[in-house]
Amino acid sequence: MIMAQQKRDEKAICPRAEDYSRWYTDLVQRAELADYSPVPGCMVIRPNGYALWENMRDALDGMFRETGHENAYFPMFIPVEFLAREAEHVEGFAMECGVVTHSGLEPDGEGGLKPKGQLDAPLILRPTSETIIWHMYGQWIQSYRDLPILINQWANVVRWEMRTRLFLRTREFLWQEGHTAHATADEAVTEAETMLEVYRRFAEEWMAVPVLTGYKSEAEKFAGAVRTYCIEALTQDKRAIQAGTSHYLGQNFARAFDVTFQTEDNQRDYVYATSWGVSTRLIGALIMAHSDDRGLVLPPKLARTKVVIVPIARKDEDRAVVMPVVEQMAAELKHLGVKVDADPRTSPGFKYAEHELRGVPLRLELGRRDLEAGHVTVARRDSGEKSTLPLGADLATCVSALLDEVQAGLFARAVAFRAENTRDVDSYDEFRDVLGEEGGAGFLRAHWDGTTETEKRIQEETGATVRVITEAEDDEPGTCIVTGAPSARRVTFARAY
RNA sequence: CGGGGUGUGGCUCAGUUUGGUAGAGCGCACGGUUCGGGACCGUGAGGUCGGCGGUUCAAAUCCGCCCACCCCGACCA
Repeated sequence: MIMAQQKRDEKAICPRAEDYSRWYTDLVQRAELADYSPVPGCMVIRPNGYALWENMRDALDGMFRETGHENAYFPMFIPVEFLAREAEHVEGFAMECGVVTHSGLEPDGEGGLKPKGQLDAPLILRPTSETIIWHMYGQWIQSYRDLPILINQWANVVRWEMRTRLFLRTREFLWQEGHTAHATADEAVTEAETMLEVYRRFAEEWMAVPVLTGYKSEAEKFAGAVRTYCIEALTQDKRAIQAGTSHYLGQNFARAFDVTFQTEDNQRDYVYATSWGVSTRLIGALIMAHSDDRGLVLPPKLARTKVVIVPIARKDEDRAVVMPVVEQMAAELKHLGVKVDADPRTSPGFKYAEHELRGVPLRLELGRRDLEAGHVTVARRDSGEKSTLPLGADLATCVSALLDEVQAGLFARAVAFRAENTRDVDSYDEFRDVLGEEGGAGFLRAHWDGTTETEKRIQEETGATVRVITEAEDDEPGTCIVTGAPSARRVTFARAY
């Protein structure tokens, strides 16, 4: 008994209640989403994880096109002096840039290799592409008739982080970055807000992850932005996770790269800019929103395999009657993303556990007993519930409806979780009390005087930061919980990833 | 960079205190019995014990130096 228990534990991933961060790492590796690379701080995205990214990318790419954007590609090497042009931008990224200083290798005399020729001017590996893109926009934009420019690129970027975690923070990651140029501030702000709304829709409708939308405080905004909008999600361990950002950059980069245009009334003005991005961090947010102690839980709309069919038939005589029905079902469900796991070398129990670990939303089990009863057994990944569908039914319609139900159910569950973990806090004592223990404490809505000084103090004393500022019609003024100064509205605080 | 720790088959680790033929579990391969919730039995492959040097008849174990990685303190999609 004890031996059996220990053996099972070795196969299971670490339960969330025991160690949430180990659970996450276990899950990512065991579900074969990603693996550590020989270069510290970098990760290998394995086929299961990359399939998820491809599905996200395809959905987002379609939404970008619908909103008038085109894809392009800019180089990953950027002249060092470009970064220095915009004061805040350089301050924000200088410390974490990877820098290329040499080309070529030569023997080092000890059997290894060493860099050979030093470059005349070092190059940085893009931490983001505003600078090189605005350099190019400067050459492309002459008049208002060249505007707007609405470009997106899918790319990798490098930020030399000291503390890394798979998907959430790695030294190289994949993302998309939109960079737009406009003739007026209003148009640019509208663009930034439109893309924020695209991100909100993607997070909620595809990932089934509810997000708060709004903008960042001065301390939290992007280096070089006038205003940073964001979508902010809540993880199961009650921390905030920034899942996407959209920036109104004003004329900061146009000034830095001297990008002016001739206006309709024959004046000259600097061009207005936006940039917006989401990254492979979305995969981390997705995992932390829905998955459980058995492994990954995927929303059907993003799952590569939406349904797996497990035939239960060991003996030849059972296979002879079960497999034709399984093949028939697979054909009916082909357009939905179905996979048949008829591998004779593993047991049904093993298959159940394996597909649950990988997050397949629905599993159909068909054995002799089902056939005799005239039904097929259906197991839902989100709830673990098993039910049956009559064999005569329109399987595709039933399964499709179930998948929609799972998608909606995941979202509803996450919305309820967020509601349970969001509270209004009206005194600093209560605020500190709620954040008294290690780990996440959910979203705290409190009045704040809007100063960076107070925000810094709160962060130092409690570990929480302003995650998002949301303006609404029914905002009620109050007083800052720390200084007592007037506050126009509550803002949302949390400990963050 | 400051403090703490660990390096032993693919993975998790025991063995080091007290030197004496390198081990376990998982995984892997093969064979058989199994298969409605991670099957079992048997057989087998796989390790310069992080590196270099020293002490010793003998070093995973003791000594010295070096290297690597992990954890904790300031920023970040």
